[in-house]
Amino acid sequence: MSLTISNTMTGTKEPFEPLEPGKVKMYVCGPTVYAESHIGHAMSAMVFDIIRRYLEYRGYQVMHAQNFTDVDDKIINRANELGISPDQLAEDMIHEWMVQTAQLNIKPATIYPRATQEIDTIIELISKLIESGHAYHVPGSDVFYRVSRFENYGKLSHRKLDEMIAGSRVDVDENKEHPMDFVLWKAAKEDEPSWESPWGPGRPGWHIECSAMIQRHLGGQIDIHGGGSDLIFPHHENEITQSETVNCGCSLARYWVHNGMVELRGAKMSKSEGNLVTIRELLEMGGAEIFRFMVLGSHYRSPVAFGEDTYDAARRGFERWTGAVRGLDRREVPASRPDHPLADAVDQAREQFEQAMDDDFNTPVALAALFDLARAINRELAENPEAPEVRFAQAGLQDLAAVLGLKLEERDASTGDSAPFIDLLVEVREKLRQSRQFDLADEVRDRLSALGIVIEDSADGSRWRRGS
RNA sequence: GGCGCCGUAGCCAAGUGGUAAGGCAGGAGUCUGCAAAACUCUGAUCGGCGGUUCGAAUCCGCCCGGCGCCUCCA
Repeated sequence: MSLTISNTMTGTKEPFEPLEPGKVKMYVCGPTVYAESHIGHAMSAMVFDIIRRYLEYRGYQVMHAQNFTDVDDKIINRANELGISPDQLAEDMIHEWMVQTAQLNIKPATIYPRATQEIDTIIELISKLIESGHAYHVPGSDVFYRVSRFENYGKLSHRKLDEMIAGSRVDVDENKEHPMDFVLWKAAKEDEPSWESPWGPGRPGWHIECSAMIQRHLGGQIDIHGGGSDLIFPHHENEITQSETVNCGCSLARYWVHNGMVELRGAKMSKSEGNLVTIRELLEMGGAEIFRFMVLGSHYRSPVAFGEDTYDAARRGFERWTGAVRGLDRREVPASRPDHPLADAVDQAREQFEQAMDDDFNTPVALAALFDLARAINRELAENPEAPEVRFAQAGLQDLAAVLGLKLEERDASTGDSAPFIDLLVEVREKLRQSRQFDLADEVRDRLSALGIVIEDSADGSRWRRGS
């Protein structure tokens, strides 16, 4: 069984064969750093984190590049509003992104190229495009790509040039030869950040940076190019156009992979609609793992509905998993596979897991396999909480969850400043129960519950955990 | 107007030709002083209408509904 990936370019699922055996070059479009990121950005980063983790699990060595667009109109405008330099704003936002993605358990990319650090390569690229007649400089204005010179313009987004003009309702820049021509180099206005170039001071257009980064850092041709589905057109289309013009006809990326959008109240999460949940808000809810669980719960190409209901459902489901690793101590895990049905359940789960992930990263099916394993563990856990086979299975579940980027750990009740006091209350309550003073015992439980502390009684004493 | 995606039990969501995974919620049990947790049992013929086929949620056509892109967008 080999890995298949669905490819936006061909619209089909294809066997995955990297350019170089055992190695994967993956480039993922990151955010334009002008404002706080929302969970849509988080989803995209998470999806490719999951893909990367699975590729690594499969033994591939993954070179993962994620860019930052750190110069752009929106950054300049916002910086002006805030009264700081565009540089400073970008720097702050990048820092925030790094901190937040770490909290979301997204593995750091191998490299994080930025538009402003690729200027030389960008200028070189544009020069080549002009030389070959694929681009033109309008004196006193910008440099544009001459779209009509690219034979298969629209091949990724599956549209034709003339069909797009018909529906176009954009204010077309009069300097363009063709309405769909796009900017490669933007002439600087006063007080804007700019770099010297053969076409005067200016800055790169949006699309060219990615072409340049791939050229310089990844050798011009990559295995996987990722991003949100909203980037297919025009961004990725234009990237292809630029890169393939100078790339001697070979394709920019072998597999184009696009994730679906996060939806809030039935619509795509976006700033213009004002319907968004920021990553900061998500993290404040303590929702890093739960959000990942939600993302995993539907296929990466499909939209994810974010709402109270779906969040809550994911939280409950995930809690069943954390419950299943109760009492797990890695040091107690037997080194060899125990001869026990539970070990069979682990094997079966792993097999189903791999089969699902091999099939275009079908994470919902992978989750189902792990839910089955969690149930098998919980069954045994009730009978034999200390058994080696339980530890073995728990470790198996934890390992497979980790491949998806889920940190599966028992909620640690022993941390926090309040823990000793809660321990004390629980202990006293135990005594009340032993002397059959249930009214008082129940009151303690109810009032702790109101404070977010859940008490669970069992035959061998009471346990407590922090609820959510 | 063009291109594309989607419509599966109350909700979320797999399944792309052989009689519907999984999760959440609900119901009934087991356990418990009671709860909680866990476990067991429990629900759908797949938006509508036609067609192809021995057989379709799965292929084709039409219709209805939702969404995305065509402009900055993860």
